[in-house]
Amino acid sequence: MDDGERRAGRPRDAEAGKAMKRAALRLVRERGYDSVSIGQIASVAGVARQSIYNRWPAKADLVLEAVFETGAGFDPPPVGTAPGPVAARLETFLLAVFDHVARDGETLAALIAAAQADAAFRQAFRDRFVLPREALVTDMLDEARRTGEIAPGRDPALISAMIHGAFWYRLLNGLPVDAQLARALCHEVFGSPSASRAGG
Amino acid sequence: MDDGERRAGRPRDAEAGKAMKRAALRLVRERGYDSVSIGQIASVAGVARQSIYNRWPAKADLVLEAVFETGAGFDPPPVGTAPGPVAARLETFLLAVFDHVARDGETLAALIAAAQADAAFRQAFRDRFVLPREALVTDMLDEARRTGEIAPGRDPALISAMIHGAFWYRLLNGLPVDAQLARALCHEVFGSPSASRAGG
Amino acid sequence: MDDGERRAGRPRDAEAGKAMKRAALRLVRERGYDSVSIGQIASVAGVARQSIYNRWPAKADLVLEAVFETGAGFDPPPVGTAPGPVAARLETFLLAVFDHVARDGETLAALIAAAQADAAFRQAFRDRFVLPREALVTDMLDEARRTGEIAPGRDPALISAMIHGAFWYRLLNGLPVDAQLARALCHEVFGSPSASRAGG
Amino acid sequence: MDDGERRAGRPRDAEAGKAMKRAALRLVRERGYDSVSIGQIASVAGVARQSIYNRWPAKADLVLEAVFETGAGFDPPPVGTAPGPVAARLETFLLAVFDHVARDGETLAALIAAAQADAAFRQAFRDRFVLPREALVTDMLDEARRTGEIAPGRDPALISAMIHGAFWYRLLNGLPVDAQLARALCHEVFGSPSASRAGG
DNA sequence: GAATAATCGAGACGGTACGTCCTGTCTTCAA
DNA sequence: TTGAAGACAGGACGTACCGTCTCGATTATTC
Repeated sequence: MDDGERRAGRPRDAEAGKAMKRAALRLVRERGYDSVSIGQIASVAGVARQSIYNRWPAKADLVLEAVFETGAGFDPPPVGTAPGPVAARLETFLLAVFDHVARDGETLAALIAAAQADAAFRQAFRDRFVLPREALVTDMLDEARRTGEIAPGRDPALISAMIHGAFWYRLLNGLPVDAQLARALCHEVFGSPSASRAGG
Repeated sequence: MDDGERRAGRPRDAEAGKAMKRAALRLVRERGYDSVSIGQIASVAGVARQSIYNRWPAKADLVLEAVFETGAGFDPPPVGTAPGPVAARLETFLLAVFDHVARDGETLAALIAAAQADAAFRQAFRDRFVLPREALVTDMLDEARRTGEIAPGRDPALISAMIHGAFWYRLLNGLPVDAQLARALCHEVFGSPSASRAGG
Repeated sequence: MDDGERRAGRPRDAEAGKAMKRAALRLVRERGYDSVSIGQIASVAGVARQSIYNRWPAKADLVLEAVFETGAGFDPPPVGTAPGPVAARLETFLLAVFDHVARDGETLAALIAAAQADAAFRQAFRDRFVLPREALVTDMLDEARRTGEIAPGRDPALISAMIHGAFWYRLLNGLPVDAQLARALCHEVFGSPSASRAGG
Repeated sequence: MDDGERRAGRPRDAEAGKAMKRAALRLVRERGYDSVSIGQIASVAGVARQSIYNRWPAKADLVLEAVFETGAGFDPPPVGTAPGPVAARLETFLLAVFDHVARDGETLAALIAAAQADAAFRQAFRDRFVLPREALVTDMLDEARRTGEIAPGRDPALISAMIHGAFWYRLLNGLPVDAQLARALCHEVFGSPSASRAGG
């Protein structure tokens, strides 16, 4: 939000900012996104309601930031271009992501829902959550295509959408998103003996 | 909703029921799901607010019914077990589904969002919309596995989730869901056109 | 407000209406007009805030009604055309009015103040409070002119404005409005030996 | 306000002080007293909000000063002890006062209203506006009593209250305060024109 | 010259009230 | 019993002010 640039006027109280995020995350986890109001968050954070409006345009933006900063570890894991087969690295990545979902899955679903009603937030959510993860997977698949792990005719962007799509689909339908799913997705994409796709 | 059983008292006005659905669909399309309130729908339908509560437990249920009855063609297309290669039939099915999305995509996204905040509606939505479509695709893929169009080691349920997932993922992210996507999905699942033709 | 005419829909809860007026009057007397909010009145009356907005457009209108209905006796006393000299009857009337002011004078001043910021309320206040009293005094002075108690060349409407004006002027300046003032006003208007104006 | 004593620190910007008063007067005339906030005045004056609080304890005090300094001519006209009959001088005075009201009548009414909600301001308003005018009229009437223009038994202070009262009463009720009223008041106080001429 | 001190623009802060909106329930009359 | 109408309790919304405060920067007096 405020990245170092010194602006005129009284600076924002960093402590209060943390308190708001902490309160938001706690309440959302305890009661569920929709049952929490901005007033409640303000009250729990010991802060004026207006102070929240000063920083975030909507509840969704606050919660998004809270989940990503305070709910440590939700940011995309630094898989990068580690050595080893892409299949294994993808599985590691998916396992890490799905692990967080065990804790904040419902909140995540609520944020996806909130994005449907608020174009500004949808953009923020895409930039912050969707695109980084999608790019990560697409990059891995690109590499896999170069190394021959997947056939050259396949479309990394589409496969990435299918992987994340399966994740969203199960999340939004209240179905488990777990290690089993992560392995199954990798198996489907890369094939198990990898020969099953030789004909493709 | 009204299950034939004759109860005492004044019978429900069938005309009013239709008016509510019509009003709901029109308003949701014009202003977006979240900007429409039950009171507005009642007002446009020329009906008392209570009359809506008499029939549906929540706005989402009314809109779901409105979209499926009044918004003609949203029900799963009767692809069934027509002859020919599964790949082609899946593509036909996806093309049909994606075509509706051109009109009511945002409403559909809003319904998915609404399902996140209301467990009862989530169930209704699953029964009415999600499961029928998923079963349809899963059945096709099962058949394809039997006929050898896809390898026996692959998981029809998972592939179905990936297909629908990609659809949801793009829909909820505001990306186009079109014929191009339908074809690409089929190609990804069944392999290159030449290969799928070879198997057909 | 609702004078007998049966309107559609659930009728207003008469008990709640009384509770609102009682609460309003009590709070205004205890804390002063400006320190009382609509929310506080609603809370004390055990009523939803919206229920107050359902009946009165603004705090001033509620308080006006509360002062006049619940604060018994503020309505113009039925002096009418009682027998006896007008001078005595005017004094009786002023004594009665000024007596109420001892209790609700500050509230009255606050209502006059509120009328300056709200044209709609100004009109209501005029119709309900100002004009009846002014007419009453003007009528008395008219009668006095006919009976020769005051000179025929004098202007009843102007004298009425001067009498009420002196009352308002002292009220709004925080000066006592008491029996002494009532007598002095009568003496000034009618003269004590009545001869002091013979030369006029 | 700034009493000559030189204090340490940066001195107040005189230009800013004027700008605040100018802005206050303009906004109050344009939008009405109650619709103008301190923030708006500060913004229009191109000044920090705090700078207003540095100089005046409340909006009313600022506006009072603005009306009296910038709104030229509102100060009591220097009638003094000019020669001639008091009746004529009183009329001249009232004509002058009522003339200003044509321009700032609503602002004046708003200030009277504001005084009802703020005891400190009520005092300031009395000292600055009410008492000087009242003393002026009372002095004139005292003189008239000495010269025999009015009967010795009449009460100058009460008559003064009635005159100003009639003025306030009409002002606060939205009725015209004009030359016609000035003449009528003098006529009522001093008797018929012929009589006052006879005494002159 | 350095220290001190008040001002200035700017804007965050705790707090309070506002008027609007919506939900789900209820209570009336009429069909 | 339904339907139209609308009141009711409850709660959230986003906005507007208030008066206070805290910044950095500026401009004076005092040491």
